[in-house]
Amino acid sequence: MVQSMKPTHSIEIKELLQLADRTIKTTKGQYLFQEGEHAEELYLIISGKVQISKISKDGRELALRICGDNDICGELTLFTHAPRYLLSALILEDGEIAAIKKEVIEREIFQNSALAFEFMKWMSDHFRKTQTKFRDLVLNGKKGALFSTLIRMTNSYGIKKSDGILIDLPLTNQELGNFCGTSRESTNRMLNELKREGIISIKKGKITVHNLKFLKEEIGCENCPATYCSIE
Amino acid sequence: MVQSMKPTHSIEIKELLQLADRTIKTTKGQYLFQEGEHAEELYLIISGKVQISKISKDGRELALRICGDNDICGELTLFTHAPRYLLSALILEDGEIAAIKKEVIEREIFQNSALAFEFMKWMSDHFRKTQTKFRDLVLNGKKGALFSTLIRMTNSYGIKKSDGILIDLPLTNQELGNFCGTSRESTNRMLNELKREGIISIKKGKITVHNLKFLKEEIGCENCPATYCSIE
DNA sequence: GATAAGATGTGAAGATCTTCACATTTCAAA
DNA sequence: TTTGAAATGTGAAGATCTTCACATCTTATC
Repeated sequence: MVQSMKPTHSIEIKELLQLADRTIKTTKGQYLFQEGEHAEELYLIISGKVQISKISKDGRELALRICGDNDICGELTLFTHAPRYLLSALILEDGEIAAIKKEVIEREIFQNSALAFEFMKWMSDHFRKTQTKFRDLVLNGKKGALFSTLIRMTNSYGIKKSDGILIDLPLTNQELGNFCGTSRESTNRMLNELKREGIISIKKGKITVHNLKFLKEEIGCENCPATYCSIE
Repeated sequence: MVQSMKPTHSIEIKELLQLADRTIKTTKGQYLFQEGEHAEELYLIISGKVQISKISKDGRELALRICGDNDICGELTLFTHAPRYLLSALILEDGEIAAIKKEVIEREIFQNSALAFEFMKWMSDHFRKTQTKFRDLVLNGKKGALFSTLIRMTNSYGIKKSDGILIDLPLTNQELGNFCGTSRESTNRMLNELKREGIISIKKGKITVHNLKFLKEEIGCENCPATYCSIE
């Protein structure tokens, strides 16, 4: 039996879709938006995958999350008078994305209290996710960063298998390292150590976590609900 | 001339105060709430100072922000069904704090669209602050963490002087280190290096920043508005 | 299946930070 | 003014990560 562990969202997607100004066909490798650009739209992903990241001055990349179907991105530009994107959004998989004008969604939120409420709930969850993620990165060193990332990925893209949880996302060591603020080499060494200990295994670029409990214990994870512990 | 650089808030404080269930006289050293406790209230600080932090399993403390007059804390428990505090709130200075029941403020937000809008704006700003802070911590090493913290403190508690900006907050090396995820000794060494280079000076436990530009350039700060770059 | 490009694996050197240990300084209360 | 207690300052050892260099493995493509 194959079962996705991804939690469902609370925002009424169809309601948001009605506000869309246009939909965009996106192609792998394209940027949906890049940091510094003037921000006028919010995006709702209909299909495909988008990676949100911050590029540092010296060219290193800190990946923050990967958005999939029904996720929202570009949200950090709402309600602000300095409307520039702080992050970049790279298309990982071809798909279709709805664009909603900032003014339109702000006006609608103002008028529609149910939508406002749902949106606040979403922001609140999203905030918790980000905060707990960074907490792991800062408090538990690079190992903590990797373990935290793996745990989140099992929540977002994990598929239950008989011998563990398969993270159904092809990732190179470099890409995984970008999520942890870690070099490719360090990521590789840490992954190999986990392999040797039987905690994980890797086949065709996809990781299976055999001992999630170990990862959680190492970083003092409180077993929070998956809603607050994922990478999207 | 002495001028505070602290930005004003947009939420209508008086409106929130009317919702308060009770007010609490707080004493230095007390905890307003501690992580893991059942969360039923949101707090509005009338006077005094409150430090929000996360305690790691091995006893280290990661300080996230210091709230002063008119700041809100406990906000991460709204709109959630797992209502436990994720962080602890330690009273740094005696004061008075208004407590608002979670249900009351949720109901009011649902009914009052202007309040909802203001609250969303607050959440959005707050999110940006947190995200940019952590970005600095993760991307720029311990030095970046310290520089970022100092910059934020000038925005939150800075007073313009003829020779620079005085951070009007008594802080030990340990306390400052807690904001950066850094040991007391490392913090001390980095501060002394900055002193030697004339970037800062310290008198009676309070830091004056003489060369803010240097700190900003070192971490690739985009000179964002103070609203998004502060420690409260 | 040959080949080249990309990804992975790994030793060694060096940078960065922490930890431990202890000396010195500062500060508030007796 | 004395006197602890807390805070600061600093060397040295060790842990952790990065960087560089290069070998090996994998995969897509002709």
